[in-house]
Amino acid sequence: MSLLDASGPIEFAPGAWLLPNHASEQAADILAAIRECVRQAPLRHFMTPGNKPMSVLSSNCGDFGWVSDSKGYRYQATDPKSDKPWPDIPSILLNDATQVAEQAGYPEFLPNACLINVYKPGAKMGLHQDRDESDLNEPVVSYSFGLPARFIWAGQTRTGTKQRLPLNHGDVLVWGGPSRLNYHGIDKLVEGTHPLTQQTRVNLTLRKA
DNA sequence: TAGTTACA
DNA sequence: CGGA
Repeated sequence: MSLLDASGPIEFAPGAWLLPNHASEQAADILAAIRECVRQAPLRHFMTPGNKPMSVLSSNCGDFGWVSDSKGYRYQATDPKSDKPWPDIPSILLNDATQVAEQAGYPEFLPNACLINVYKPGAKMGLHQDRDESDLNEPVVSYSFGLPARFIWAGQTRTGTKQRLPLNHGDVLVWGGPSRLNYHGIDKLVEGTHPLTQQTRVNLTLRKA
């Protein structure tokens, strides 16, 4: 982190933290490792249970991957496209996520699932809960790389007051505890170009499945 | 409802 | 809301 990016962690809701620019130094290495994951398990548009395509492109690494199709949301150990195991979570990412979780008050976080979501301009993510994990005491750690986005943070229902947080390259979010089931999403991605990712936002979300 | 659209 |  350079002296110009000195803002520290921000607790924007109970147990929910934004770590601005936390991962910018490791970004190139993490993205290189994720590029290799995506070579082995290609990006695809998941279908929602209502059989509508998501606008983001997705893949996974880890012992389990989050998938969605007409049968619903779930974690599974193999890529439905290939029936092969997902690639390993890159160790640089796994180690950092554990450290980040500890900083936010969630010690001994050992994620076994990393969802890779790639946003092109126009892609978005509607308000949803992360609730397909078996142990909701474990937090969610989410990395943003490349193009900026606006994160929408709601309460335990979709309605009501929402916060909007800017997410820039290298920012990391952690939420758990009382905030673990809060609805959240991403506004439609605005056009732009980033030196490391071109016209792309890369989001990596680590969880214990 | 991790989806889209209509309309005030 | 409504298609699957």
